[in-house]
Amino acid sequence: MNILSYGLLGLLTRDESSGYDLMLRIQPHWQAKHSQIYPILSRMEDDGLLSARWVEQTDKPDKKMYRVTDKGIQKLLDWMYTPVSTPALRDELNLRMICFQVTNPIVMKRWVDERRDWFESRLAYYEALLANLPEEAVQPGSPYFGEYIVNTKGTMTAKTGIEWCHWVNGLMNAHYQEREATRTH
Amino acid sequence: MNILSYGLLGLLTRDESSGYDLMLRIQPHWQAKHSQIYPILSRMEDDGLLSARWVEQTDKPDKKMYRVTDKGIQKLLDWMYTPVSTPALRDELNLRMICFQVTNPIVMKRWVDERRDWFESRLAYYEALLANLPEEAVQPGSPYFGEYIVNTKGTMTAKTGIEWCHWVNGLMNAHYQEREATRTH
DNA sequence: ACAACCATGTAAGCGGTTACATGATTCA
DNA sequence: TGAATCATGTAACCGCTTACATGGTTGT
Repeated sequence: MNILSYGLLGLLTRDESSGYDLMLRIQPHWQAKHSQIYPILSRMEDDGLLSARWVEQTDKPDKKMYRVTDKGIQKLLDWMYTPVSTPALRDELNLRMICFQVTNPIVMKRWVDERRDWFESRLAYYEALLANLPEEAVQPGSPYFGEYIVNTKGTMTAKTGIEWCHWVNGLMNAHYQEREATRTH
Repeated sequence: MNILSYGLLGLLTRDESSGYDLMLRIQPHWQAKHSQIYPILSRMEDDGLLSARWVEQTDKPDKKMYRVTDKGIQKLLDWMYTPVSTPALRDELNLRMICFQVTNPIVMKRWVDERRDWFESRLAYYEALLANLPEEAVQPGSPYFGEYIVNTKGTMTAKTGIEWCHWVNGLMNAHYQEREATRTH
């Protein structure tokens, strides 16, 4: 039972869902592909944590709908009282930055601009998720409160990222304009 | 050649270093264990990207010092012109949050407090790294400029994290104080 | 004595990505 | 006709973690 398994179990405490739908719903909080999710669901079914039924559809392909069992809920509750792990920092941009001196500042400018675009798309993504939440989500008693606070975390992180990109660009511009000025004198 | 390999190559363009030292230097930017780094260095040596020599020490165990070769520098330069990948978001706390409704708000309060402590230790860590950089690091022309901006990114991210934790605690407190007030009436 | 730090390695196993494989429906 | 979305699976491979393994020095 890895972390992703518990996340899927958690989503299934809300609604009966298909593997495909779970993949889409877990994406904003934990990046996972269908090839990882389907085997996990099968194994949890074998272990009696989930029950499943096939639902026939006419307009779309048939799907397998999963539901949590009591045993699954118990497993989830046990997890709640274990320590929460902290995320490992592993961003390629960091490594690019620490060895950018082997090349020129133009490539660095492009990395920062691309990253700013990415942060902006992330910001729009989390804002859209927040907009789609029911109004009651802002109340700590709501079942959507968790989504509300993690999506807000997403927007805050994205905003900080954008801010950082602007800051780096500002430093670069100031430096190279100054150099340009001294050269023309 | 994975991302970590290029990061090690980049660090080695500055100084000749041992595997142990590289492990310590890469940690702030890319979390990696010695068991992953040593085999990578061996393979890069076999591929002619690095050269190595053993240095005898009297007070400490002997160490193997690595240096980048011209072929290694070329490999690093090629990498500089490939697209930068974006980090995958995978934080256990997010998954805990989205299924916290199966349990009580007390456990959630503990997760947030623990995470705030972690962010605070991260902040102190990056501030210490910044303090140890030479003054010239703030100049985009300095070889330490990359370190300066990524460590600053670390402090900004940590500060945002702390802010978020306070915000969540504020929401929780307001809600449960209000509930307490209505109950005593 | 014991812990902490320095220093280097190997092996097993898990988590995640990429690619392979199939197939229906809808829309441009 | 071709691309996009829905839908489910398997197999190979890579990256990273955990554990195993060794051994010297320094400080409490």
